[in-house]
Amino acid sequence: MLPKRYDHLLTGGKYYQKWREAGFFEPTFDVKKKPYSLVLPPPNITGKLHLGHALDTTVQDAIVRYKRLAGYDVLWVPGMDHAGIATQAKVMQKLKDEGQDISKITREAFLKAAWSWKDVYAEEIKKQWEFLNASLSHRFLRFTLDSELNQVVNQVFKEYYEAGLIYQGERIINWDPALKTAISNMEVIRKDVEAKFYYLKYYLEDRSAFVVIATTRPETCFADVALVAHPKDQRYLKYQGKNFVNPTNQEVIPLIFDDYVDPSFGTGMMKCTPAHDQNDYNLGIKYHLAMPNCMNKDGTINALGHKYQGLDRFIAREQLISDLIALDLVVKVENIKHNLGFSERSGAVIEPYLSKQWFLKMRPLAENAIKHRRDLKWIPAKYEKIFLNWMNNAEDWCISRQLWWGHQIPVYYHRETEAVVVSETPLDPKFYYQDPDVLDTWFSSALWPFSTLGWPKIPSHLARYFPLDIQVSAYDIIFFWISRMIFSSLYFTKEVPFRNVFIHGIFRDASGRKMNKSLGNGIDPVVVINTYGLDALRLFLLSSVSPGIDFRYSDDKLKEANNFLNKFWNVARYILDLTSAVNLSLIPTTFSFINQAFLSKLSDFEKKYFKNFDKYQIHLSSKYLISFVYEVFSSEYLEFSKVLLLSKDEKLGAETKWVLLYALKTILRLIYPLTPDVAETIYVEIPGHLNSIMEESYQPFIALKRTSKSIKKYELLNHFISEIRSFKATSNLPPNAAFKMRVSETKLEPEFLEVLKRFTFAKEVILEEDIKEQPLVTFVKGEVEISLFGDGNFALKAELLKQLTILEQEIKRGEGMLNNANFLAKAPLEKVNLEKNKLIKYQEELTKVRNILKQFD
RNA sequence: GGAUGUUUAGCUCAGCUGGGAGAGCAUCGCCUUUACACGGCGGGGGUCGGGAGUUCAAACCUCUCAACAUCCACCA
Repeated sequence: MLPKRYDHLLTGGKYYQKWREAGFFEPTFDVKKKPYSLVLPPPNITGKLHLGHALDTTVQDAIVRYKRLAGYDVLWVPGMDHAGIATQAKVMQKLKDEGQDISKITREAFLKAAWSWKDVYAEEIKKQWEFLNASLSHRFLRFTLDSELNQVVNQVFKEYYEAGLIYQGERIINWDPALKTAISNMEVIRKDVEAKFYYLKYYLEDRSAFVVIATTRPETCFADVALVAHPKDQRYLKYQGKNFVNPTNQEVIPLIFDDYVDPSFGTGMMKCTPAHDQNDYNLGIKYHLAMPNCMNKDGTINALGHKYQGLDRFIAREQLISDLIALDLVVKVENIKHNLGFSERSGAVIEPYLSKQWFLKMRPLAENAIKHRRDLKWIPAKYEKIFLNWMNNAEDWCISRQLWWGHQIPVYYHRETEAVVVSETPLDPKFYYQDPDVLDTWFSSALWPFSTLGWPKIPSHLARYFPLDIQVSAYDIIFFWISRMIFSSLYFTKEVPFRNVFIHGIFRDASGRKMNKSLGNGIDPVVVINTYGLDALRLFLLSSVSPGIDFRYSDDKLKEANNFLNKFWNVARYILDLTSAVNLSLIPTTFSFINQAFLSKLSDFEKKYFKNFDKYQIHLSSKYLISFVYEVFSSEYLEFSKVLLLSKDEKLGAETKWVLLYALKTILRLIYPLTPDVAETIYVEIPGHLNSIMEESYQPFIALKRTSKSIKKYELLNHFISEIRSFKATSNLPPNAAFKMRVSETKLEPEFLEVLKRFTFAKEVILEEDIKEQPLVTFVKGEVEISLFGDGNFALKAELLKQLTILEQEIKRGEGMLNNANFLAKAPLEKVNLEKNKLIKYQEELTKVRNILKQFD
């Protein structure tokens, strides 16, 4: 017996362990079933649960729950990501907080601390999955640093290397001086900031004249190797062949000409510092310039800076400038808005920095991915264009990181010869030492779909579950992750990693701003779930998850979801009270037109729900379900059924109870992927239920014949009810105002008249007979006319004129279409006939209304 | 600079293959009808951003203008 009010505390979180222990979450390997597989985007072991996780996880959970009931053997691989930089920073902070001297810590000691951090957070994440009711296949749990996955990473590295796709090189990379590691350009956040533009004097060697160079980073001047001007710039051509003196270190540098320089920007002349700027580096390569580096890895100035050595880059900048001002070498200092890169992780200003790193060559991999673009479907389709655009422009990926936490690069150097050997297994440390760097976190994530399925050692798992059926993700990691999985998988398995990519938006706050830490506008899902319940949150998420569109948090919508669940709860409670004795397997042989029509509507809705779910239009399926329950199930049918149950016809009563229970069970199965806890709680109250709703399936229970005749009559009944209700409301009558009613059609079923009577509060219903008195109002629909009689002075004529106007408008519209020769000639016959039939019907109704109106003349 | 979107009721947003403009909230009116007041019934409210085109037919396809948003690449 269910309590009167839905309360999420009654349902939330009650079944997870039970379901899990019963093995419902694990794949069955049942060859009679079609496999269906996906991987959870592995959360970082740094992390706190946020609404984005709730969304992403819920979408996947709804899909897998749906697919299981639809008869698939489902594998949903859970996992966690070591999240190199992020975790290392947090573990270091923790050690620091514990009073340890970070500068003295050894790699081994650090890794020990990091692994115990991982153990703690792994448990935390598992709790979060339970909290979100994520029906993951726990037996497949993986961690990106597992030794099996490390083997895969080493193998992949070696194969790439041997194919010439991984190479080592001195390049300008994005250097994070706080974390002392290279990062990829995607991990650089660009922001416009206030900066200063310093105009410095570079004198000719003979000090007869000077040119002015503007720079935002004067501290890099210690590494200047040339000045550059545009080859057609008349201002500077006269200095061709001359040398200039670097004001910061008095070194003599040449002037060169290259059309890279924009004469209209700044002073039209720039300094070339190849080790500290990408474009300068390009020039350095082109003109074979030296590439001195004036900065240490922690962002302090090195020996090239002479007296500034050891100072932080920003302090050195200030001191240098004040010294140069004292020497009259600064023309002016200008305030400008400048676009600067910051590290996504540490927030430090990124230093473009010449450094030896490992790179993955993107061109061939990208082209391969572009070639196979038809093998996977993006939902929504626009992301395919975005993906292709990125692939077309992808630059080589810097994959090495100067960190400890991650997959150490499987490259060994000979201690004497420095010969480079790539090896999947460690080499004898007597002769070799391993590259100390680790790989970018995303390098191992890129292999996730096939590495977690046992590639290359468990071909049976791969054969059955790979490629995955779907990958669900927010759009913000398309380039970090989705793209990289695609090209990695195509290279190593010759297949796309997944057939479908479902891209959803990100969460915004109620006023549309992105949620982030510094704004403090984040919303804690734990609070939301404790307030409204997980199932209300899920229903809100799933009915709003329009592919690719951002979410706006809304308390109103959560309340709405909660109200819906209360509604459904009460529908269920009412039906369960009535139907404890019903045996669903005893199917009635015939049905009243109301039951018949309702069953048809139910089946139409079910088809629509499946069709949209199969296309991953989950929000449409959810919305259809909500409106079916509100409008058709509870508002119409449930109310009609009350009349049927009052009938003295026992068969009709029994049949109606059967339909009520059948409908409840059908809807429970459909709502289950959306709100599993509520569904299970109600399900186990159903007579003849199985152990769990998870043992149910979407196999059709009965074969229904669609009867358009029943549906028409049902709609006719509905039409009159709402016409009469509307008449009362607009005539300022209370809804329960009672009238005598005349119905012109004598062949209507008794239940038609009973329902009509109850819902219009008619005192009595008279069939056909002449009634001398003038009706208050008459309604016409198809063959049937209904008139109300009683006291009062209501504007029948006005009511009829209103109907007349509507009919005339409809007829005008129909005639307009049908008098159009082009429409008749070119529109499909089906559409033309439809319009013809409607026109005839409206014309008949018009005649009737006109006849009634004649009585007033 | 390159790319991709968005613009529909007061607000937040649906709208599938081109075939009579929808929901929730808000608003107004009525109703304690025994599943539910976290409820029921009824109403008002829209030039589908502007313009042009294709089509028998356009919120939907094409072009164009405008505003807004996101991503990528960015000048010393």
